[in-house]
Amino acid sequence: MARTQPESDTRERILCAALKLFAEMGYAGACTKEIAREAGVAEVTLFRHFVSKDKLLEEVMSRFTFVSVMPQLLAEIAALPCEEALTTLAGRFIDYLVLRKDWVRIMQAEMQRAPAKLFTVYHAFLDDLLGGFVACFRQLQQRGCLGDFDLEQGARMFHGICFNYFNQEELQGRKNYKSTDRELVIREFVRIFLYGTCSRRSE
Amino acid sequence: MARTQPESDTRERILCAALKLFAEMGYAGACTKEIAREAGVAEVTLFRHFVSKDKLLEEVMSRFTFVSVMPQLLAEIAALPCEEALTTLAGRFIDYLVLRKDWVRIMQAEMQRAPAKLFTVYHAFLDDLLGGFVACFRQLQQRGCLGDFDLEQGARMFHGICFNYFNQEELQGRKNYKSTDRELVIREFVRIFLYGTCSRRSE
DNA sequence: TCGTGATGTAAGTAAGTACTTGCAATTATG
DNA sequence: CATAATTGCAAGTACTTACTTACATCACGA
Repeated sequence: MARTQPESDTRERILCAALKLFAEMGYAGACTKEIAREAGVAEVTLFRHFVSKDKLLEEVMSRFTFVSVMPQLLAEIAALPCEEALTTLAGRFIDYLVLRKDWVRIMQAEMQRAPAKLFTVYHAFLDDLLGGFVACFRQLQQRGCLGDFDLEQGARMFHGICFNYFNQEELQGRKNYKSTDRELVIREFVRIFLYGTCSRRSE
Repeated sequence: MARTQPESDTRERILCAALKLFAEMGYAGACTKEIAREAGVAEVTLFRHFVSKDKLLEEVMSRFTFVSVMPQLLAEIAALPCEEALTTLAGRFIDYLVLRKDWVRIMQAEMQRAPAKLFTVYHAFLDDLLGGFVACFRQLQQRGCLGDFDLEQGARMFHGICFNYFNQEELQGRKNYKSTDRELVIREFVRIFLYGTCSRRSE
């Protein structure tokens, strides 16, 4: 049957299904028959919208590419006391990663053998994240509530802890293996980070 | 031709080839013909040694399973000054991960759809790492050169930074995208960590 | 010299996968 | 009402993959 929905609805459903199954089973492990089934369409319909499976992957990664959340986070923490600003930053960043879990997972799995383009997109994504943390720390320094330290290294450290938390809990399923108190983890590392960066140049 | 080498040599070569290609292409993406070619054997030989492709994966993950390096690291840092102990700990831990890069990559990719056994093995591996860091920090506390802080959270923080460094530089290929001064990264995060944990209970 | 163990070559089976073609059905639109 | 757009169904092609069978070859030990 036809015209029960705009063509674009069908494309969106196929893209969402592909995102999900490429993330769960990998590119090679996700067959087009399964993707079509997950999208609720016939396999032949998938090939009416996308020239090939390779093209489908390309379009999935373009369609769901990251949009920088860092400017928004910068605005969110602007009026908060320092420690609360950092805990909020960490929490919202982890939330952002959780929303993009499938994209990140596909990127990590397929980037190696994908065209150089995906590789570059992923590392631009990481650059954006690190740059965003640098901007946040600079703002906090200017308010006088962060010490004088190497912002690049501090950003890398902060990002590393958050991303690894996300990686283990969400991508590696550690939350299904052993429960973790997310608030405690964030609170403690933020405190160590604050103390560690506040007293940096005093010697 | 035959008997040019012991049977066990052939098995080892197949297991090494499988480790490499499962890591590079994923389980579904690495076909048995390619694995055999990489091992320098005929495909039929692969199936003389391993009942099936699934069994091959199981044996790869058993054969190359992690051996805890944490007791050795504990011994290594025992006689070092605190800051040097922590930088050495971080460096040696990253080296250990780099050596097991293929195993970690396969685990991260295949654990989701693999039997629960792989899932448990991987998280036991993470437990071992975290426990090892806790033991190291406790030793340093007992020597009086680390502050009084939540060892579990500190271990998670320390591990997170190192593992994420490894993940990005080695697994995600960031070292091929932008060069990173590993010594600077380690030195700076250890200093922030030291300052952060030394002044924890003083308030 | 012969038997054994281990592997290679060649050819194959069964199933799965990416993708295509032809025709039918339904709905929206002019 | 006719047409166009979109999708489903069915059947298919070409190729790939996991795995098997039969026979040949070679090294080694008794």
